[in-house]
Order: sequence, then C-alpha cells, then structure tokens
Amino acid sequence: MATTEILTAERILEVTEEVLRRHGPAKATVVDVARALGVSHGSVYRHFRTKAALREAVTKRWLDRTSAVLDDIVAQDRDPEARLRDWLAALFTAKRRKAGDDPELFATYMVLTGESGEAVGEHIDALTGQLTAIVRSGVDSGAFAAADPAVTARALFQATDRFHDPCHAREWEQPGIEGEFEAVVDLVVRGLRA
Amino acid sequence: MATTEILTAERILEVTEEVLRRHGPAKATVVDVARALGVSHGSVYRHFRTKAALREAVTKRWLDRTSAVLDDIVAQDRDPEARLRDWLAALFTAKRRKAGDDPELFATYMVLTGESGEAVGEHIDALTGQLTAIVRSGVDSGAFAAADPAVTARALFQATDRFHDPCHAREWEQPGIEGEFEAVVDLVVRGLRA
DNA sequence: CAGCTGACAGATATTGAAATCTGTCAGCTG
DNA sequence: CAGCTGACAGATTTCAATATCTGTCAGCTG
Repeated sequence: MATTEILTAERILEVTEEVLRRHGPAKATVVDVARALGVSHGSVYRHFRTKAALREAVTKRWLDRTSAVLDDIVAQDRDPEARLRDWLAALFTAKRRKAGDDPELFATYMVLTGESGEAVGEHIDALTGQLTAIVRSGVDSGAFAAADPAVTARALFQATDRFHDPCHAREWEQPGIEGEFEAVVDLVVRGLRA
Repeated sequence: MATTEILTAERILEVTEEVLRRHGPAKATVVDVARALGVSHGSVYRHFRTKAALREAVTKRWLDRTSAVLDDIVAQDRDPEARLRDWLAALFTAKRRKAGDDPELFATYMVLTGESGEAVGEHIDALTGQLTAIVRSGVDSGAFAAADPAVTARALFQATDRFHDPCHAREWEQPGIEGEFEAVVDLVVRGLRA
C-alpha cells in the first residue's frame, strides 16, 4: 500500500499470485499486475523478462511450499515404510487440496505443465529426490530391496501418477478414490519390500 | 460406391471412421459423413440419435479392436507372470501405436474421455476384467498373492496409467520411456508375487 | 543516474455478424 | 409403407474488424 515502498521481485510475486488467484491464468495480464502494484507495466518487465517467466516464478514459489512440507516427512526418524506411505499420502492430499482450494493457481500450474516449463521439471526432480532418500534409507536398514534407489524412486512416483499428476485432477473428487489410492500404495510398497 | 447398397449402421461407422481419420474430430461433421456416403444427413440420424452417439460408436469399434488383441494374451496357457508382463507391454504398444498412427482418431478418443462417454468406461472395465482374469489365475496357481483379484487388477491398471492413459500420450515418444515402463512393471509385479 | 513511465509496434484476444452445423419432421419415392 | 430427403429453427463455428496485451525503449523524475 505504501507508495514509497520499493518494488521488489518478491513483492511482484506476492501480488501476481493474488491476481492469478482472482482472475485465473487466462485473464490475468501483466497490466493487471502492474495496476494492483500501483506501477506501470514497464516496471514489472524490469524484474521479469517475460510474462511466462513471471508465471513460472509464481508457480515455482507455490510448488516449493509443497516440497517443503514433504521434506519434513523425509527428515523424520521413523521406519522407511511408514515414511514412504506418509509421504505419498501427503503428496496426494497436498495436490488435491491445491486443486480444490486454489483452482485458478492450479490451472496456471497446468498451463505451465503443458508448456513443459522448467519449474515443473525441477519440482518433479525435487520430489523424486525426496523419494530416493526414503528408498535409500530403507535399503540401508534392510527393509527395502532396490538395485538403484533413484530408478525405483522414479518408478514409485510414476506408479502413483494418478494421485498427483494434474492431468488426473478431475478424478480426485470421485468417490472410492481413497480406496484406489490405498490399493496402489499397498501394491508398490509390497513390491519394494526386501 | 454402389448406389443400390443398403445404408447400414456398420457402413456408416466405416465411413465415419475414415472421415474422422481425414478431418479430425474438430472438423468432421455429420454432413461430411453423409456426403461421403452419398446420402442426406437425415439418413445418418435415422441410425444414430446424435453426433455424439455416432462418435462414441466409432470409438467403441476402434477400442474393441485393441481389447480383442489383448484378450488373446489372457487366453494363453502360460505362467501368469509372463502373461501379465506381455499384456501390459501389449497395451502400452497398442496405445502408443494408435496415438502415433491414427492421431485424429486418437484425438476423437481423447474428446470422448473428456466427455466421460460410456464407451471409454466400458473399455476400461473390459481391460480391468482381463487383468482380473490373469491375476486370478496367478492366485490359483499360487504365483500371486491378492486378497481381492478385482481390486488388485484395478491397482495394477492404475499404477501403469502413465503408459496407457491418453492424457500421457505426449510422453510416450520421449527417450527413456521404455526403461521407465520396465521399472514400473518390475515394481508392481514384485508387489504381486506370493 | 537508477528507477520508473508511457507511447509504440507487433502479437494476441475479443466481439458480433454471417455462415455452417445439428437435430427434427412433414412429405416424397420406389 | 419403410426408408430417404431436404427445408427449417436453434445452436455453434468462422471470420474479420476492433480492442487489448506484450515487450521495448527513449526520455522523464527525484
């Protein structure tokens, strides 16, 4: 609000997220963002080269908040199978909540997925990295069998695609989805045991 | 070509499939189909109540051809694990080939998936039915462990979603996809063993 | 002079009028 | 009279004119 405040990238991201939340990815313009900030749109371009870069930066911030929550589960000192199950359930819950609570931001995320933006790739790499850490700790403790933890982690991630990939978002509200999730998790966890 | 030929539903389906293949789902009209048949479009409506019904019937025919091929694998007299692996690989290959060779018909199929048309649901039910048969024979022979073969079959189907769900079609041509497929199949097959 | 503005060119989106399509049905035809 | 036709109303799509947006940059301002 204070007109004397310095225009920072962070402030632009905050306001852009709010504008996207209100207008959605199809209607939110750089001019809208500038207006909400009380500056000219040229100033926004001083901090972000293109509209796509701005959209990607907002999405990155948004995705990073999920990664941070999941990272807490990875860091816990519990048996790997419990952590794996918790992690997968937390990912499903987080994605489902985002799709339901922030439909406009979620739509932005889906646009970005379609554009195969870098932020989405990095997010997936971060998540499979977390899974790799859990798998590796299970292999170390003798609970899991996996020749290559990174490959197995990717397989786990892909086998549960239906419960975190945005292209399946519509199915997340259908009845019975919880049971289907449990069945898939049981199957892959069994496949992971030593 | 013979103008004396009787107009049957089957003949309409053949021609519609050809028209869809040429024009794609967005541009193919009922009038186009009628023109290709050499009749008025009113005659087409005599056999199919709506354009959506026609589109669905064509897709059903197209999907049934895949189901038939897979059914041969189910009926084989080999060990269940080999049949399961073959079946999953055949499904992936068939879907990938359809997406590559018949992009317009595949697009029609995706439109239908979005509309959640009945034909797609039936196709999925048919496929999980086939999987259930394989799982059940594995349970009978003592090779597999599954409390409820139908639930497990559905989990197998969903865990391999990435390799047969049309919303992932774009990823099917990327390098490394074969390895990812193998990793997921290995994981779920291990999870199924007694 | 660092940071911002606002006019501008080209690209993209919106709009509304015209064209086409879907689905119906009274009547034609063999 | 069973099966087909083609005119029709309402819905949808196309298209071109118009408006808006993106990204740049010369110059203003504090």
